[in-house]
Amino acid sequence: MAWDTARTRQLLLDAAVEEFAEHGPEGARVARVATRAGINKERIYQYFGSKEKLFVAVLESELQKLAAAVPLTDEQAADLGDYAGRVFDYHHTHPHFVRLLAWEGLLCQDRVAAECERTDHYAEKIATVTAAQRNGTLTDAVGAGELMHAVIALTASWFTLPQLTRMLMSPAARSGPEHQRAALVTVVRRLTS
Amino acid sequence: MAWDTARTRQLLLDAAVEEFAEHGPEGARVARVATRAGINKERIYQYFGSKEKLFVAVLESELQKLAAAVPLTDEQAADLGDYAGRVFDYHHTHPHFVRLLAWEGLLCQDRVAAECERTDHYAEKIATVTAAQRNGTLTDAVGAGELMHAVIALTASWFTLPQLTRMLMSPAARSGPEHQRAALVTVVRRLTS
DNA sequence: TCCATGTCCAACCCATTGGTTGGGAATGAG
DNA sequence: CTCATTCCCAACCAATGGGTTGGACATGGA
Repeated sequence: MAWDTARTRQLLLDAAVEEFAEHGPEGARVARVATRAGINKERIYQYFGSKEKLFVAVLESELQKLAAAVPLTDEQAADLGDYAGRVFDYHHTHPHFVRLLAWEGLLCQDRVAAECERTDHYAEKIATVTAAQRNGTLTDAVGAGELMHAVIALTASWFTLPQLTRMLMSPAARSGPEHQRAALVTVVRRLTS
Repeated sequence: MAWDTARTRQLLLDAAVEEFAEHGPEGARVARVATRAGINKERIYQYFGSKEKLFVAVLESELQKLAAAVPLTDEQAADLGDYAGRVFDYHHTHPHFVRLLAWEGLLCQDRVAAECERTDHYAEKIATVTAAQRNGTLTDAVGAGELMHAVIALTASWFTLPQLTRMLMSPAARSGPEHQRAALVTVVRRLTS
């Protein structure tokens, strides 16, 4: 077998994504990452340097994935409800990112990884939304930033606050993901109509 | 000085609230709780048994505080925007609870502390909202549970995802708490009108 | 063939941390 | 005064976990 350092690195990164998403930066165990990846622990330090740097790498990797997977075109900006639904679907099939984001929010009070790029990324989304607002296809009763914030908050909370969902929704036993998605889309559409 | 065991217990609990809110259940250090409280570490084990049990005590304590501090009367249910604003104010002056809630959501996937009481508590709120909906003073376009979920999610995210706020809102530099509160109230009113 | 590099393994180092223990001092009820 | 209780202090224990090291084998290019 040829040495495939890129593959080794990727295996470690994938395992780290799962580990960090599951247990958070504090609870994550370096040894467990290595075991998950089927790679020796020391490799982590060679490729990433430290647990913290590994976390940063994990976060950046997941950020790219999400940005690539759920775009927001000018036309789509007219229906943010649909956009929220697609973000929901992404989180549902890739439950790692949103948890990483939540942990980052709780732990990193000052600066976060790739803050500049991410700010730019969000600025693009906001520009798209603003354009739709000027365009008249989207309400301008609420600022574009506030709108995006609301969409992200509403979408993420289904995954980051599952205990709330359980305690709020259980009475009617209708808390399947389809229902959650529908509720999200409805709420966002109502917010933007 | 008389022995005041209730005070000692309370000092420990208060210190634990801060420690757990700041660092989370994993990052919290028992020794630091003791130091914060100015009480010896061993007392914690006498009064609470273990770190985990201390966390449960902390959570229950904060739950009671919030429930007592921000009620929702039948009349107030007509304006959920105002209610959201008051919850925001509570979180702003008592930033512990919402962080504890977020950590709980990430760590405790199955059961959480005092789940029954909390479910009941939320059921009351939902009943109030439902009454307002039947009453006609509140839209019934969205279910009561979904509405409460949205309100909580929108309110909490300002505190649990500060990095988002920074990256989304910074362009206009208008991200003071007053603005956040106003945006929240607007959004919720728009959602419920 | 030689050799730099990737990898595994296993042990190791050391700081941290949850939790315990024993001794002794303060307190206040009886 | 006596004594059970509360408390502090300091040391201690066992386990965990981040990070390192050294030795050995595989690989493939020069």
